[in-house]
Amino acid sequence: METKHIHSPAYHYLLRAGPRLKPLQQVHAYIILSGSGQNRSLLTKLLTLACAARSIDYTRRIFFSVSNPDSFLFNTLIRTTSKACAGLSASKHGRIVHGQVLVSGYGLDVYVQAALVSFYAKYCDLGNARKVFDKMQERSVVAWNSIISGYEQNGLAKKALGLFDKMREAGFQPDLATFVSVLSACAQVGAVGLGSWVHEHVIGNGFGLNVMIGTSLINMYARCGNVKKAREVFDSMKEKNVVAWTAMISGYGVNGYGVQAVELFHQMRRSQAIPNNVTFIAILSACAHSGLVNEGRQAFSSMREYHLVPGVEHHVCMVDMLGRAGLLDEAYEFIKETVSKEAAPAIWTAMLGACKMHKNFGLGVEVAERLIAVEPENPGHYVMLSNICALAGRMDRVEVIRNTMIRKRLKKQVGYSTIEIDQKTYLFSTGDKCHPETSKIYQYLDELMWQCKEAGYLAVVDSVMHELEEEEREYALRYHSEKLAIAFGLLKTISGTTLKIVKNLRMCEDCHSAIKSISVVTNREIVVRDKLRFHHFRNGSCSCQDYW
DNA sequence: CTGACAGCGG
Repeated sequence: METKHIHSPAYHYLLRAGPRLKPLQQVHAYIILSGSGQNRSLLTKLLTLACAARSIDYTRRIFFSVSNPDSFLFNTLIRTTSKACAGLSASKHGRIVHGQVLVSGYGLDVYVQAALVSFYAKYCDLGNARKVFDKMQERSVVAWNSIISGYEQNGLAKKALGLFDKMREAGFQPDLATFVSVLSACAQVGAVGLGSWVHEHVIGNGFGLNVMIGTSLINMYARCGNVKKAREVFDSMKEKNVVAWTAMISGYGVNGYGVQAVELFHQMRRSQAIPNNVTFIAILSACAHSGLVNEGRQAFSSMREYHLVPGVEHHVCMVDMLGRAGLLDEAYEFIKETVSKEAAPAIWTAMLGACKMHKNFGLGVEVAERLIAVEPENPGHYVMLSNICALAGRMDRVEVIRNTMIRKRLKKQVGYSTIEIDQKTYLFSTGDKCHPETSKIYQYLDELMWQCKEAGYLAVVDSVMHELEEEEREYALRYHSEKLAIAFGLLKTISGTTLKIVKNLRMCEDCHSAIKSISVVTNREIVVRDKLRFHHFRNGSCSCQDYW
């Protein structure tokens, strides 16, 4: 065939054309003219470049020009389509490619199926990913990894862990990639039991701690509230890159160990590793959560030493840090001076949080109204404004806000808490009555709250349910998801066991104060991870020192 | 340039 002598120059031209569409099309036309239009390596290269040019249409046109696509080309197509559409109507393009796969009879090709699974998973279409996965007659470890990581990356950690069990039941040996995803899922739901099992398994099977698994373990232990163990893993790592340092710093941060985070950050600066943007987010948020204002300011200004430009997230941390510390004016000045005039909503949201915390009604209302103007569909802003008004005793405005929310059909995010007992995870939502032992749990909780009251606990009814009477408000607070999870945990574990709860939202003030009291009455250590950070309750006080 | 499908940190 002629293809031999055209082969090498065509490649040369293709590379020169690069990812620009016009030249690419010209070279493609030339290739077709020379009779090499069906040469597979040229087609693969064309697809790659079309994808780099972000032209989904051209990607597909090249593809349909192939007379006999094989498994390899299908794979390239799926991969390039995935990159070229970069989220834009991805599931539509996915289905088109998928259709073509089925028509061509490659619907049962293991590699093609695995590629489809990861395509759908990457674009949050877990339903279709799962459908393809379930149809697979032969599954590879990689296919299992694709679906597990798909669930994990889309926040469906429990599903990911469920599939991990199924994978092992099916007799597959998980590999390092599996463990990375599984550890990430454990971190999400606080499943330290399973996480430690993975740790032992990895060591026992002689995989050794590479930097990736090590980092995943640090993250898992830290996000399960076990900072000591995280640090042990960190210290045992031979090779530490930026990611590992960052994971450890942020681990200290979310657990409220600001001083240790700063110390480690300085140690990092003296080491070979160079901090990046993410490292600075970790250290700044650690400072914010521990009230280390000066250290935070220093870290922020040291960013330029590394030629890093602070982004929205760094600004959010700074405003949060200043705001929490009560330096509202300075936070406001920071936004006006350091951040451009059009500060991102997230920055104002941090400012708003500070206004609520320090009960600054005037500024709070101003900021909230500004936020609502920019993001009228975000229920969080209305809830914040309503809470601020309630704290200021402006019940008339609370009522108006509530009605607006109802009119706009905006709902508060539903809160839930999980607790892991004997490697099983239990989920509770507010006022949950799904658990088979509901009545026992509620009865125990009532009893417990009675004991807490005797010990001096007072319900903090300030910022909730303003339309209710005092007594009803207290009742509404009593069955918050974290309280239910704690009651269940106390019933199910022997005395002395530390309880670990993971909550998807921030804890309310009442729960915070109730749990402090519960830790005394039951003489238990209770660890709650909320949306932002950890609270370690012991002997009536919390590691956050009421600073959150 | 006969190979592909999976994978960490705020």
